[in-house]
Amino acid sequence: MSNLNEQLELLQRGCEEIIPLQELRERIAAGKKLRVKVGFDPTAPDLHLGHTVLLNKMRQFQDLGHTVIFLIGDFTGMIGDPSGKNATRKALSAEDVRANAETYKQQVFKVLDRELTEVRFNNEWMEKMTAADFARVSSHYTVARMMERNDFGERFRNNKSIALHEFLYPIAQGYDSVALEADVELGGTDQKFNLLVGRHLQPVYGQKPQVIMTLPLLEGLDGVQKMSKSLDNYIGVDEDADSMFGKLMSISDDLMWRYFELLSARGNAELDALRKRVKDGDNPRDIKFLLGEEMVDRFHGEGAGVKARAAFIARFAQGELPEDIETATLQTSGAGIGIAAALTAAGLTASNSDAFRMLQQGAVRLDGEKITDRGLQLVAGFKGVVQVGKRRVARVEVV
RNA sequence: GGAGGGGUACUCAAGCGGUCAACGAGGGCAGACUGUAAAUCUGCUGGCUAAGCCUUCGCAGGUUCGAAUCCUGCCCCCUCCA
Repeated sequence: MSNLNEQLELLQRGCEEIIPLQELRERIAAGKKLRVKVGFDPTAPDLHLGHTVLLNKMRQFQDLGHTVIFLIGDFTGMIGDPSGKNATRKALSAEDVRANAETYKQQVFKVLDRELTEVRFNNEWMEKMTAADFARVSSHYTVARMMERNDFGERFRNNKSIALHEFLYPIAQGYDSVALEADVELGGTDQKFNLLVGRHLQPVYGQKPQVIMTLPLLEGLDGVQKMSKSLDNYIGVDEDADSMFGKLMSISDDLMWRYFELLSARGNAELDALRKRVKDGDNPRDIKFLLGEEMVDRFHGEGAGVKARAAFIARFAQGELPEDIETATLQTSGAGIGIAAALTAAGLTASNSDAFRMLQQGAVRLDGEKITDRGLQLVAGFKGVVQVGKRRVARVEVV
């Protein structure tokens, strides 16, 4: 294993804050196998690259021989995350949580080492707590400290409602650290407060306070807002190789470095070398290829990255059609089917009106030929490849 | 409990009796340029059996030749006072 400083350097990379760094150093220096806790909400089992920033950091701990606890917050999930003010969460059934947990495992172990991961549910200890127990835990935290939390304070000042149960969420999360005897807890920067609660509660129970490490929220494809499903600027870990590669290629050159830093397993020295290459005139696109390949390899297996790159070059640099195009078979009863109706039926446009717009804008190609005639009829027996824009393609057959 | 403000298309936000399928901005899509980049420029952005027609401005009624705009009732959100 590498020396202390190298280990720390690796763990520090990409981190927003480590509180306190000195304690992390001491614990690692002591040679202890650390218990690293990370909590996940059971409601969103579809992971995207943004989530993997955290997973990568967990993996680094594992590579250094530490134990990672993948905590599924089935209990806290029922309380509802305070940050989602109006979004009243519906309570998940036990089966839902089970199913979500399975999905998690499938996706998570593409990054984490199964052997070194302890999967836990916080209901395990939370459901045994009585109201009195919980009241006792709560007594160790004050309202004033709760109000220190940004969103609570702000909402209070702005006369927005704060339901009492929302205060329970950080307490419960903090207590998880006690129950698990965590040495370190990782989370996004938005979790800082909750992580600190754990650090505060542990000494009350005679434990050493956990070190907390916060990681930035990864920007989405737009480079501005955080990656999230609802903003549709994400890359899912389950996405097929070609679209994963394609989306990575579409990010801006600036954003590429951010992705390298937070997602790549490449060492700091290697990243510096890549930066230098671009500075010395290499096409940034070629460096971006490396990022795309690495990610596709990670989630689709060794070798998938090279294939995805080849497919990408063939399709976009050389204008070839992708390998597997969906075939849409359209029925016609009479003379044929109008081009607009055909586009819509094939799922290439949202409606006939949309199709007419696309035709008008010169976005439609039939076997590579641009067409603009909105009156065009596809007669029975027609077969051809129809494209709308650069990304939408289908093979159409009229019968 | 009292007083006031507001609900308009994916989002924000104009409109306050006809010229409104509804200004503008953002987002999205498409075209040009490229490295499917980014930035920039241009166009489009309710539906349809498409020079016409139909449905849409919280919900339900009403007034009117004509309503997103006026009236009535209902629902929801917000602010201030108690």
